[in-house]
Amino acid sequence: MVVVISWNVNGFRSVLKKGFLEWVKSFQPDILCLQETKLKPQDIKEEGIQLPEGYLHYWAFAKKPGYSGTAFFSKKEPKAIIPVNDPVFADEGRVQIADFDKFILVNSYWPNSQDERARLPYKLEFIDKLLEVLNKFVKNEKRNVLVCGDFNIAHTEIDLARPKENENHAGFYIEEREALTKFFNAGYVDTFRLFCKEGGHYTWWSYRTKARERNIGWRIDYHVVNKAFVKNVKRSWILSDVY
DNA sequence: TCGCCAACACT
DNA sequence: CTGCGTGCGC
DNA sequence: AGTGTTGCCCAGCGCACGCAG
Repeated sequence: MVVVISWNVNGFRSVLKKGFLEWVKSFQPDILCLQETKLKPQDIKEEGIQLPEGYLHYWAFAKKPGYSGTAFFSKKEPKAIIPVNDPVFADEGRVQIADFDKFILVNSYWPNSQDERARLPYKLEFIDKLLEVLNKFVKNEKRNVLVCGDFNIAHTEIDLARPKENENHAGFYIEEREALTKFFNAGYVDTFRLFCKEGGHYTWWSYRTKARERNIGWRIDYHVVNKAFVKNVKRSWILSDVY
């Protein structure tokens, strides 16, 4: 059994101050995928950043300092790290791909569409290209894939507490929701929904008005596998006591 | 983003 | 070197 | 009169950077 965790940390330095290492030590995931690390390459090199014991670590950085970025920690060494060169993925350190033999891991931080749909075209291009990459693995090479991360999209009305009020807000624009539908229809399965059909389960809450306490949130983080791999998924859940 | 409110449409 | 104000992104 | 929709506006955090001391 392999436990894969996905976590948008909103600043790796920040979570280090909030007990991140202690949490990893007690929870012991096999693979831990992070998004929004907000680190620069020299932060790692210069040994100023503490890392969890017993894990190998892999990083992707945005060109812009203090912005975006992904990382994953793994107890076992992947068979290969697959290079991610397309600027759509690489310029902002949004995608990492690793071959774990039993499956291909894709750690991803999908773009925010922003107000007025400013980055929606970029996001739609990102999704299209990600789908191409996945199809290459799944259809051409007959591999299994696990795509996890912060998709910055609530898919349907039950995936956020205030669907009507947010129809014209980033994360719930109809275009991005439809893009995610297309993604799922292409043969990729939202594993959380295999186990839970009810609304009210969220992965992100606004800082405003103590939204988390009242569970006024959005489900924008996902673990997705190709259809053939579904039979290997034992569980998919949200760690609602992690902050 | 959320919550509140004002303006408005519909019945 | 440290702390603070400002700006940006979410 | 009651219901629902739309528009408006609003918090707080993390990090970079420039500057003061």
